[in-house]
Amino acid sequence: MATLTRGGLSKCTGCNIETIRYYEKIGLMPDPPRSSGGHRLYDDNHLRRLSFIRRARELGFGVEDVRGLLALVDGGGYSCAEIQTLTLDHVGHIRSKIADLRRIERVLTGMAAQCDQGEIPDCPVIAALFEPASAYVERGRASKISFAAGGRCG
Amino acid sequence: MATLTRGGLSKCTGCNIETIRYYEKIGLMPDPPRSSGGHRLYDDNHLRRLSFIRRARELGFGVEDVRGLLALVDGGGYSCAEIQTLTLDHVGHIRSKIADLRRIERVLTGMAAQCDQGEIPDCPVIAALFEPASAYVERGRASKISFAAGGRCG
DNA sequence: TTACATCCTGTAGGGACTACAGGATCAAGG
DNA sequence: CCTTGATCCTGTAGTCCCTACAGGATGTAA
Repeated sequence: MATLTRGGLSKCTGCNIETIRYYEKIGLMPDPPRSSGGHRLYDDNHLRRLSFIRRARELGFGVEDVRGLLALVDGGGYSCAEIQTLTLDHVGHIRSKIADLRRIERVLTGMAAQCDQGEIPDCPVIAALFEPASAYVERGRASKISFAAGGRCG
Repeated sequence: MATLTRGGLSKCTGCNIETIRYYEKIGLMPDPPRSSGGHRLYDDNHLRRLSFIRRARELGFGVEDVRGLLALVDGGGYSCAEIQTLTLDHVGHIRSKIADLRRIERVLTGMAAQCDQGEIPDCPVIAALFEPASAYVERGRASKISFAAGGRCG
């Protein structure tokens, strides 16, 4: 039942001290009791809750996702299946983000491989950046990294 | 030498129409000539430049990176080696982002795998979110997804 | 009591856009 | 020439998730 100041809670969780106030403002953390002088006083429950929030955020859940998870936890009436669904949903998002980044990585390494490291200002990377994306992105998979039309317009 | 309105340029490049104005404001795009009534008139050079910007952004270069690339292109005095370095630097950032996401993916799928899909409100995912990160992240590799202290504090 | 650290509040900034309000201009049709 | 509807203009505010600051009030140890 140790009480913590905001700074103490910050040190315990690794959460930036200002961020704690922010979480309070947006309703992820409750208004804690105060000292006679108005300083916030946190206990173990606050500590656990903030740790939960940080951990979820670190795992890439958005603030609204976290709010949803907390509501389930607070309500107590969640089912395991429900949470598994949310989790796997989130994994799906992460996987597609990874796929995007790998595509980008391939394109960039492909570009860089064509460099001759010379002093001439005729750089294949720059040339490629002026080209429409379709030349570098595999066909059939229009993703975020391709242009809308792919060339002609007007 | 076709002239384009802002909307036309937007359609050509797939760039949001408001974003064009934003790029002008932050100096990535030049102030174009105007019609007698004040409407922006773009030509092929603007089109190429905006395509360059979009392509670089889609490949994950930040706005300031793009500004740097454009400065090199505008100056004309860039060397291929210089640009290759920037590119490979950027690839490095992307690779570490991918590594982070894969770590997160592993943690989440590990969590979800322990679900029994039951109706009981005793969910291993929730339990794991209350735990310190160290239990789920491989040892020795303190990354962004581990807590500062890892437990004890105060 | 006097430092000094920590805390309080409100507000502004950042990155990279996106969206809106309220009005002006443009091109086509009648 | 006039109207209609699409597009354009400007400035400003909102998004997401914090982070940082100013100016002042508490808390605590010596």
